[in-house]
Amino acid sequence: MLGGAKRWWLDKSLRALSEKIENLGGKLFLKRNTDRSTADVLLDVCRTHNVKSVFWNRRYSTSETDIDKSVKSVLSEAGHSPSSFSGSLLKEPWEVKTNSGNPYKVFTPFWNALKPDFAPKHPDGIPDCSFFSDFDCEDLEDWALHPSKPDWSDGLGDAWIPGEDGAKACLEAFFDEGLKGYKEKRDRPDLPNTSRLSPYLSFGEISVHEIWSRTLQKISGASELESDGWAFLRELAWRDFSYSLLFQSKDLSTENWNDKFDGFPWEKNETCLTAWQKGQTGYPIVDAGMRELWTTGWMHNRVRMIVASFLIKHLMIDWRTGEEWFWDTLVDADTANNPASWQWVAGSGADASPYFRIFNPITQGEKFDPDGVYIRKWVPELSKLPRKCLFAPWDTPRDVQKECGVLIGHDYPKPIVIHKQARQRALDAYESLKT
DNA sequence: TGCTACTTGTG
DNA sequence: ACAAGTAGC
Repeated sequence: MLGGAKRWWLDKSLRALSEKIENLGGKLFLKRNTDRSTADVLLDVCRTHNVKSVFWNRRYSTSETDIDKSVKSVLSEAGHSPSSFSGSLLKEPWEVKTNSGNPYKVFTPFWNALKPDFAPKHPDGIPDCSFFSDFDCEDLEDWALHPSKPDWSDGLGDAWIPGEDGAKACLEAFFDEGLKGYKEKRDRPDLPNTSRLSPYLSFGEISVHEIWSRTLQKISGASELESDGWAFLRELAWRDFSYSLLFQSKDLSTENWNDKFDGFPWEKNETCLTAWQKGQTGYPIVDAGMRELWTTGWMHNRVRMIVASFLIKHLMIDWRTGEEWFWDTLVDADTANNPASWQWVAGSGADASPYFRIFNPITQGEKFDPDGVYIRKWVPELSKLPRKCLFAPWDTPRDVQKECGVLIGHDYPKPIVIHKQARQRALDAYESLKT
């Protein structure tokens, strides 16, 4: 089930696709499976419309591969020639293997194995075939994908142009203003050096193969871009790595990859969870990120690591709770990347960050938003504070708070936990796992 | 793709 | 003091 932000995106995406198909003389066929199995619904469609062959792109979670297997057997038996293809990854998960034939469990060797002989596929363009439009189907309006009362999607609409054209424009914008310096600056949420392609990738509106080959084109003959370009492609490969983990896992979004974490003493604290979700923790870099997410459906990667670390370690709330919130609010929520990355931060994942690596939300802000531009943008009540007060505003002298028109504890919350204490509590809990 | 406490060396 | 290095979480 898609989250709210992705439902909004899907609505715009289908409208864009529909328009493209109409320009070719066709019509987009829309059908949902509300109370029957995917295989049954597809079989009905095939019979009604006299369909000869069915093609689709593979998916990789257990629940999805179960559906796809059943579709394949049902359609095949009924003579509708089903076939599935690789349409979203650089390589299929079973194609990248260690010398002993097992899937990689560590990213760097995975990358070293994938990179050398990878040749991106090139699109063939629009197929030469006829389109049909003389059929009835469901109406997109009836799907009610766009949020109503209240409509919270204004910020999403300002931030994004869903669809293939938006994806291409996004890639070109990244080449123009983000690729140069990517390696150094991709950790800076105040700078335009990340690609922001993730929602387009998650909806299949641009192909990783196209991104790969366009990036290679960009850096060929431009040696000053070479290390930036390869750093970017390496990040793309994290997506394949996450899918490789998803493919091996029974359910990556509910089960700890490392079952040693099954006994972890997670806290239940609705007050703290709500403060985190609303961007009211009292730690500016955390709140800036959570508000960017709520407003735009997206958050800078470095800040995702900071807010995830804060939820898991400072608040000791189960990573699955954070995964669910991201699933509902991110326009790029991805079946593989989202749970794999949450488990990476929690320390329960493959090749994960050790649990005891606890981000200090004060120094992370100072390091990656050094001028406070990102904090001032998303936490405007703090915008008049001097730079040195932006990362730990509770230490601002009372008279400075008054001058700047912000009273900590009134206009902006005091921190909901004390960093030093919360850090120690998390380390103690981690220690309890070992015994 | 950490942080902290503690050390040693310098002034 | 304070930088620089490092062990252990």
